[in-house]
Amino acid sequence: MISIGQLAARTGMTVSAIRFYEAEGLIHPERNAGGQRRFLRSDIRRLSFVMIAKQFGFSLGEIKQTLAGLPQGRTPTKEDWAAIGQGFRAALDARIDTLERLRDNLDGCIGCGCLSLPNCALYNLGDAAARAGSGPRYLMGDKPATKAPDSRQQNL
Amino acid sequence: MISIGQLAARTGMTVSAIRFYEAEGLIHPERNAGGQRRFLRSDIRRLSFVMIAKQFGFSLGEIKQTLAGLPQGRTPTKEDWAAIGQGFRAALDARIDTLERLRDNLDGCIGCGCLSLPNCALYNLGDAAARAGSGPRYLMGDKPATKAPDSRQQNL
DNA sequence: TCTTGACCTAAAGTTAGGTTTAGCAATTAC
DNA sequence: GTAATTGCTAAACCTAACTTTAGGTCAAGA
Repeated sequence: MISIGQLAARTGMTVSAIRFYEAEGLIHPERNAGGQRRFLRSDIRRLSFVMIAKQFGFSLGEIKQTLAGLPQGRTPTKEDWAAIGQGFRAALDARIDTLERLRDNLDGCIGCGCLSLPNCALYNLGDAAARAGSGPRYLMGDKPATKAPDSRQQNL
Repeated sequence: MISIGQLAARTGMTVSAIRFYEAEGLIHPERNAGGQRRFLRSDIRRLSFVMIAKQFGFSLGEIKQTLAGLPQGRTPTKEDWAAIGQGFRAALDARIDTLERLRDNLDGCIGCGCLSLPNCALYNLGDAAARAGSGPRYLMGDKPATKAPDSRQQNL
C-alpha cells in the first residue's frame, strides 16, 4: 500500500489531481488508522491509464465508464488491460477517419474559397463531426447533439 | 449593414455568442445612431469561418490570430480566404499524423498489455501529443507545455 | 519528544466558451 | 401612436477539470 504522495511521484500527477479523481470515482483508495489514503500498487497503472486516455481526448466520465469494465476485487491482468486497449484502438480509428474526411473536403473548399455556410461541404461535414477537436465526447458512445436545421441562407 | 439578429439567423449562431465573440475581438461591428450593432455582409463569412475553425478544434484565440491575417478596410476576397484555408490544411495534416502515430504505438501496446508509465511508447508519445483531444492548442503555433521530467518509476 | 513535512477537508478560484437574467432602450408592425 | 419585437449592458451562472487556500492533523526522523 502506498501513500498519495508516492502515487503522485510514480504517475507524474499532482496530489490534488489524484484527490480530485477519487472524488470523481476514478479510484477508490482505502484509509489507514489516521484517515490517510492508502493505494494499491495496481492503482499506479490505473492512473497511468487515466492519463493516457485523457491524451486521447476522453472525458473523465468516459474513462470512469471504461474503468468500470475492470474486474472488481482482483488486480487487473495484462489481458484485462489489453481488452480496454482494443476499445481505444476503435475510437482512434473513428477519429482519424473523421479528420481525413474533413481534410478531403477542405481540399475542395480551398479551390473554391467559398466557406459559405450551408452550401459548404466542410460545414455540413462539420455538423456530423462537431466538437471533434474541442472534446470528442461522442466517440465513446455519446451521440453528438443534432442541431435544429433552422433556416439558413443560401449564399454568402 | 445587417443587425445582430439577422447575422445570427444567417450563421446559425446565437445572438449571445455573437456578442461574446465581439467581446473577444473576433468581429468588430459598427453601431447605429441608437447604439445597436450593425454588421457587414462579409461578417457572415467571417463568422462562418469561426464556426468551421471551432469544429477543427481551434481555440478562439487561435482563430482570432488567423483572422488578423485578413486585410483591414476592404472586404476579403476569395483569395484571402483561400490562403487561410491552406493554413488549415497544414494543421489538419499535422493532427492526423499525430493520431496515426498514436494509433500505431497503441497497436504495439495492445500486444504487451503494459501501459506502464515511462516505458510505454504510448505514454511517451503522449507527452508530445498531449492535449491532442481535449483542445490541440499547439497545432496553430502554441508550444505544448513541456512537463518537468520529475522522477518517475521504472516499471509497473 | 519535538519538529517538520506529508496529509486531511471544505470551499473558493481558474480557464474556455458561452448562456441566462434583469432591467431598460430602440425598432418595427399594425 | 402604441404594442410587440429586438437589441442593449452588466453581471451572474454553467461545465470540465483541476488548483489554490485556509486551517488543522498525522507520521517520521533526530
